Amino acid sequence: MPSVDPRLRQIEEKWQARWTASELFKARADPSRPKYFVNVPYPYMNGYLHIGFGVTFLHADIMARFKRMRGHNVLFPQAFHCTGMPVLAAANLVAEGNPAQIKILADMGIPESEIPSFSDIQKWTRFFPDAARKDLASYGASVDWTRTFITTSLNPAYDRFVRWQFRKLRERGFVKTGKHPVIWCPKDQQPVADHDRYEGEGEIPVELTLLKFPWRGKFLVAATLRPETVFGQTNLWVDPDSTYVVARVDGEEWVMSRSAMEKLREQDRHVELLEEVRGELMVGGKCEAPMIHRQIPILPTRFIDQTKGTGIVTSVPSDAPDDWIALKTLREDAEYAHRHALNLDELRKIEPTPIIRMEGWGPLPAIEICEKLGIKSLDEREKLEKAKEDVYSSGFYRGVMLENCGRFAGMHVAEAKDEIKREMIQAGEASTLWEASGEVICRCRTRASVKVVSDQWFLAYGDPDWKKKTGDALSQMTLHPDTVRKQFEHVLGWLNDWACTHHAGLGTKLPWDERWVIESLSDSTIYMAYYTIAHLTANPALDPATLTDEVFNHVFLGEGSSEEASRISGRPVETIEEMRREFEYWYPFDLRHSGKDLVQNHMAFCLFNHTAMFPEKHWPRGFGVNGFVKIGHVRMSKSHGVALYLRDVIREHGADVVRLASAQGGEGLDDPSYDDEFAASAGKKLLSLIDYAKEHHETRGEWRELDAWFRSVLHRTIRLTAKAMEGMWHRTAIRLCYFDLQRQWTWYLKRCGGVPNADILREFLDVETRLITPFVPHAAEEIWEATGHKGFVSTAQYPEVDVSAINAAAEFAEEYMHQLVEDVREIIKVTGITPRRVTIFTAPAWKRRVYEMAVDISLRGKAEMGDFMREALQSPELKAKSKELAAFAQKILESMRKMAHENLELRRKTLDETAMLRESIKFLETELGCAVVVLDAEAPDIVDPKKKAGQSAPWKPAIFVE
RNA sequence: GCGAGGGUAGCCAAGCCUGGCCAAAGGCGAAGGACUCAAGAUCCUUUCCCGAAGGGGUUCCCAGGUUCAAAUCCUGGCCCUCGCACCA
Repeated sequence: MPSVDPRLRQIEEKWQARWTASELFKARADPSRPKYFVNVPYPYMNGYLHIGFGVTFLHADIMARFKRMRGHNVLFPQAFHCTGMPVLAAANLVAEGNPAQIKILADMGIPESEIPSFSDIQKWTRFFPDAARKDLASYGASVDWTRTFITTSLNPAYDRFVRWQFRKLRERGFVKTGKHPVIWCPKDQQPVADHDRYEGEGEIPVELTLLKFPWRGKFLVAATLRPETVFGQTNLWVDPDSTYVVARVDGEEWVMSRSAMEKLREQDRHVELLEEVRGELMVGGKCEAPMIHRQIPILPTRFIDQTKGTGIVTSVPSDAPDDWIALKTLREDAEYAHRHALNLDELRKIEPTPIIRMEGWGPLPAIEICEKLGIKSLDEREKLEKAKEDVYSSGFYRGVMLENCGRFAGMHVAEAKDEIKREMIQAGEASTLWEASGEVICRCRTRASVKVVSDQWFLAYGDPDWKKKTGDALSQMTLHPDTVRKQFEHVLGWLNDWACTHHAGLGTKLPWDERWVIESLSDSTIYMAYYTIAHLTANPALDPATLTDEVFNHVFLGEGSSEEASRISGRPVETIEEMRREFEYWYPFDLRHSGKDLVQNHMAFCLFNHTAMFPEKHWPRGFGVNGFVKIGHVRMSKSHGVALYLRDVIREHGADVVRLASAQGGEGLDDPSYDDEFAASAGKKLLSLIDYAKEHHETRGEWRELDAWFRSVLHRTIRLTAKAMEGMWHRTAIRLCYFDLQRQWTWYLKRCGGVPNADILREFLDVETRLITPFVPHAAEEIWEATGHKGFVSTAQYPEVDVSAINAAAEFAEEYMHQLVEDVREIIKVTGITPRRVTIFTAPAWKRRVYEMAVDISLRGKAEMGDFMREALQSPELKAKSKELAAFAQKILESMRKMAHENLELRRKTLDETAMLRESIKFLETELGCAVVVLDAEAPDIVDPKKKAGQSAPWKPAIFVE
């Protein structure tokens, strides 16, 4: 891996040191200046910063730098996030000596001897924020570090802020309590979080439907994930060799497995064991199936797993591979049937009923998939699992209920599923049972189940009034890019109550019930407000305990007086007033920028909670979103092993280059790609710009048309770049002010024989430096200093557009010159001639006359050949040329038909083509490497053996190469 | 399936809203040349096909349609990416 050019590194370190020394980015309220407050979600501190965060952060930094140059007092703070499970889990893993976790740390370059210290949570919360801060500083971040902080109760001031916020939310009715299923260890009597599991990471509670089959005054209870398949029930399965229980559940007598009864106990049901019953006893009987109300036989099978569901299964052989194979086995096993006193003829009458139609499948998908996979026996568990998975997911997403499904016929399965379940529950034919989506074993080696806790706290995002208010807030916001608006609107509608407390993890305890810890996303919704006062809360001379609710109420909500808040809290009145001033000045934030993955949770929560906590004038003004970073063409992810640490890429290429490559990778909602090859080549280009600015150049004082052209380009570039910057179209801006402008400069130099006008050179360097500052601030500072400026370009004024410099005619003329060179080259290429001389024939006076007339007539409206000729023939001069006139006019009018109005206008301007060519002969000769002659096509004595001169037209001269 | 965003030359990507000098910007890669003892760097040129004259042909996921004119507008397909939660 090539390392960054030492000169670039040196430049970066030099300017970073100077920025720090001069506290350039420290921001304090200053009512005499307009403010701009920008921030990004704090990154999570379980490792070094990734390039993905780097990209998101960069867009905010670019905006901060741009606004600073536009005269704003800019606040760009940055804190670090430690709340939640990951840090805790990682520290625990280190303590246990977990090899994978130790490898992760070792791969980060942390010395082996230091790794054991990471078993302490506080090591993480100090080490990584420190590292992140250094990484960002070396990235050229224009952050006010006086306001940095970490989250969780490890930061008592922030902790008090979160507590205040939750008390307020509760007081205002935005927090509510309710039932919630959690994976639960019956031995430990507590929830089993992912990292506390011996087995079953990622498994979640799922709700099964319990179907109730009336049988001898009791109910046989079967569990299913597919209530919509009740229309295809043919029989019921029980395990004859198992013992079931009869229990009174909420007043009814249910027959089920013992484990099912125990699960129900944890789930807020009233359960009482009555007696045991052998499965064998049920076999051979009949019971009434729910929904379809038909008598179906109770049959024996051995495929039932007593730990899952209820130990009783309803049979839908059309759509459940297990059921089909079980049925088939039973029909073929006369001995088994006989043993259970079953009538084989009766069994053979049982036929699967098609109930769901799905594209790509026949009417009986279970049978189809079993045949396809060659499943013959219930012992082929793996194949059966796959078969089930296939049928289930196809059915769920693409299935439609058939005509025999009553009022659900024609409904999509995804929709029918819930409706059917609801209807059966209402009719008393069904109930529900929570179960883990897969087996979960607690660390204590106990099998976990699902418990429904009844005191779970929620943020009431499902509340219609709150949604409405949040929608209003959204409609007033600026979004970058605006295309995310639809997504936001959709998310606001879809969000439901959010479980905002946990039993484990780092964070702030729920103020009114300290058994709970506030969940990580929930405590991070309005902390942008905290940034405005963070530097004041961090004062070590003041006890954080003086940050009472009265203080926050006054500072953030303007309630009460500062004196009163001071008296109650014991916090000096001046600091309270200063906090209030900072908040009032900076809030709301103008832009919060993040990756698009946060739209549907964090960004939406942020908006919700702002409307709950603050008056309308303090609601967020703008959100920005970018895509997921790809490394080359591969999406970055830890599991794929393609993840880059910000520090590493900076070390490799240098901060400015990484910034350029990151901002250049993509804009809008596209996933930006970080292109290493681009980064590798970008440093050279940047250095050569610095060198160019530092060198002395031969200049001239004389003013040429060409200089007007370049000024036009320069000022148009300023205008377009500034517009792109405002809309956060950063890649577009880089293209305009960096790549395009420098290319134009190269052309300009070629055109004036390498000797630029002195004023133009100065203006170019001056404007270019300021335009690129937000992207490559270190290089820009270096150039700024080298070109004799005092102070920092980081705080210089953004270039202003001189509208009078923008000159479309000059740019048209230059384009013409460019086109001419291209044309000659094309001819040389096609003919293979090595040119000794190029003759350029300009159009004769009469053609120019025709051309002008054609422009006029085209500008007026549809240019008809007839009208044109009538007009042209009135001129005696043209009448004399009538033969050539018609052909020429035809061609000209044709070409003009496709031109936009402004293009036509330009052609009407009286630019002197011949004079331009004559002035440019030297340039053309260097460019083409041979002699160049410019002649009037109808001048006497021309040398034109190939009869090319006749092709000449205005702005399209004839060319003869020899 | 639902919601959102996409499909443009070897790759990345602009253009699409507001149809017309669009064979379609720019970057990367590649090829040739200049410079150099040489390499690197830099600069120049080329990079859909055909062409000994600036031209012609076929293109912007596919199939239709609207229009004098479609990468751009409309209809219908196909394909890709992300999200679908109580987790950062």
